[in-house]
Amino acid sequence: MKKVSILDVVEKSGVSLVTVSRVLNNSTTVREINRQKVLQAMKDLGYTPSSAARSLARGSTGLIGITLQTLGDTVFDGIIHAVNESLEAKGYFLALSIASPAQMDNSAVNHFLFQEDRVDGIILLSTFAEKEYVLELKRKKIPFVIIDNHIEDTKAITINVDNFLGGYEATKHLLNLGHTKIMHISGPELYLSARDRRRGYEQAMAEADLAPTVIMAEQFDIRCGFDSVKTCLEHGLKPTAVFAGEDGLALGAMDAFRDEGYHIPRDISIVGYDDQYFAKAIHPRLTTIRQPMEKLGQEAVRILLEMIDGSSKRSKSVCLTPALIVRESTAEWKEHT
Amino acid sequence: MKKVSILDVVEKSGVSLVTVSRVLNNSTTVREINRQKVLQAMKDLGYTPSSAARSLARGSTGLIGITLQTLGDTVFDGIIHAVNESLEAKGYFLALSIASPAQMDNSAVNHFLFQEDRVDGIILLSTFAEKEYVLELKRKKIPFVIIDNHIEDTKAITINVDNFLGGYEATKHLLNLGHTKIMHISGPELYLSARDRRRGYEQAMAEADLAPTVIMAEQFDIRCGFDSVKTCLEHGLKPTAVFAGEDGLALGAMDAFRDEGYHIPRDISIVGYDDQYFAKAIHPRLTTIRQPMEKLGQEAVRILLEMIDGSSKRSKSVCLTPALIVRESTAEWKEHT
DNA sequence: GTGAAAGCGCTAACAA
DNA sequence: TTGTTAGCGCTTTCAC
Repeated sequence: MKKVSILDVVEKSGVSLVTVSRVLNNSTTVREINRQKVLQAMKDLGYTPSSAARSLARGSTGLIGITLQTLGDTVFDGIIHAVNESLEAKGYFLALSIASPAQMDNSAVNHFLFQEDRVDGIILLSTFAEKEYVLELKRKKIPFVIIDNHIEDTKAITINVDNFLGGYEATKHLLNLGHTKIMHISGPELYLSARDRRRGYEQAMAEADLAPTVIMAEQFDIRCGFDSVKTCLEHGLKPTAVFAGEDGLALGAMDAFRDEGYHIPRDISIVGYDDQYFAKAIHPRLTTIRQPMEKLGQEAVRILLEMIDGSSKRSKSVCLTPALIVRESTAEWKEHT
Repeated sequence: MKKVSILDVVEKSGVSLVTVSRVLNNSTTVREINRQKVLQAMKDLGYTPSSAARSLARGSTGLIGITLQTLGDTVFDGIIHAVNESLEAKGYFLALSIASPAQMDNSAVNHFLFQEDRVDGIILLSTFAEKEYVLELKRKKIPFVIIDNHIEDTKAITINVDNFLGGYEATKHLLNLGHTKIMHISGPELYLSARDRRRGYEQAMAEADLAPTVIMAEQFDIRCGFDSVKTCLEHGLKPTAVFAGEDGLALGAMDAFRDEGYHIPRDISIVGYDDQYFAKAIHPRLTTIRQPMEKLGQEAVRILLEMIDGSSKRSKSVCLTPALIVRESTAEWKEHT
């Protein structure tokens, strides 16, 4: 009933400890007969190597950590799955770690991934404790990259999507449909992505010689989208199109307009952002900006592993391109009564 | 630039290795002066203990693993946060691991949490590879519990919510409002929870001497909810109320009814399940069944830790009670033209 | 191809 | 209170 160790395998198989270790590590310098003997012994004994011992002996864990706060986001979900698969292909495992809101304060210190040498590298996914994390990770000399950073010029490697371009394209799409009264619902200032998307909107409007109208939502969520539209209508604003900084906001906005008797997209066009899972499930289907989640994850892994094995001395940050997905919530603007 | 180890601390602080170790483990048998000396030396050196060495030496990792497939679910999100907090309070860390759809097949074998002795215990969160996992975990003698199991009588400790009761209560609520033509949209057979919710519905209907009408959705999602209602209406079914087995289904159903000119809740009442984050954000706000996510997480941790430290020989499965949340999507039934 | 020996960094008896 | 002495289970030179 006690834990079976490599020594038991040695005994059972009749070869030396070193040979067993070699089999474990797929070394080619083991005679086939011996390999079989060892494999058989392992099987019989139900042997599994001790990861602690291996990590200790070779100085690395084969684990990559990723930190996140929310689980309820299609984009993060997609990124994480991509990371997981890329990592697997490289022989690494992924350990996620959620930062509770409560941890927000002393987060960096309490984080198990950072605590000790539990992982070989870390991916920071859109964290707000970015500054502390970066400091702590640099101090501990743990290789890391950041996906979706929020600090303007972090001194770290980042993997991002061009949110400025996304905002620009979204607005441009509306402009091309003949809209001129285009309102933007922007997410919290805290998000660099929100700020960039807004800049993109403003740029597109400026280029069209149109005055921007932006409403600041307190959160990236449905309720805020709803409230934003309601207050805007109360104030007499009559946009013919809305570019929402996130799909949740867009969904809330749609709800609100419908509540006021608007038909989408006849009376109002709506563009969201992120292509959340519900975007193509609701009615009308939401036109939105999609982030290349797979690519984001893959790039993060590629760069991080480069940093770990030191193959590339000077890794560079990456900025990817988003894509406009046109669905049914936007239409050409036709004046009507 | 080389890794600083406990030996460096020993040298710098002037005390013995064991004393340093004692400080590390908060042993009370260390003179305050020495403790300070050690602490100072650690700080100066920027020392952090090696988790691999610690795990190896004491035979446990202080890590608990949890497996999941989706990140986009409010209930799972809530459970995981609760688990994380409970664990933290007990000095454990939580490592999440997602099973890619691709892993579905040979999942148990490829799972890093199971692979070696990486964790002290595992929580299986609503997995479909339940059978394989259970087998593998038992073979490896890794303590584990299952939250939201899908196999009728798993030979394992489970923490669940009474889905039968939830379905019953949801239906009862509609019945109490005077509805008699109550349709149920059920989730995939694969889910034990879906089957139980349906049984609850059927029971309630039977008690009211009403014939049940159930539509099977292929997925717990918005699109399926939409399609279910559309086909049901095409077939001439005219329910006055719908109990959807999940909020996504409910949302899709609402969309479809609205699309057909129904007003909610005047013409049709809708009850969902799970109290997803959007349930109280959409319009009208969705009446639904809420699962005690915090309690689920806490209980899972409590039982798992009991199993690990062996304090309780015979842990028992737990079944918790869901709660009906009445909001605006349901109303008393009044005949009208 | 194979094996003996020397760690990896820490904890846990056991004495002192 | 503190230190000595063994390991924990595996990988990795370096000879054979």
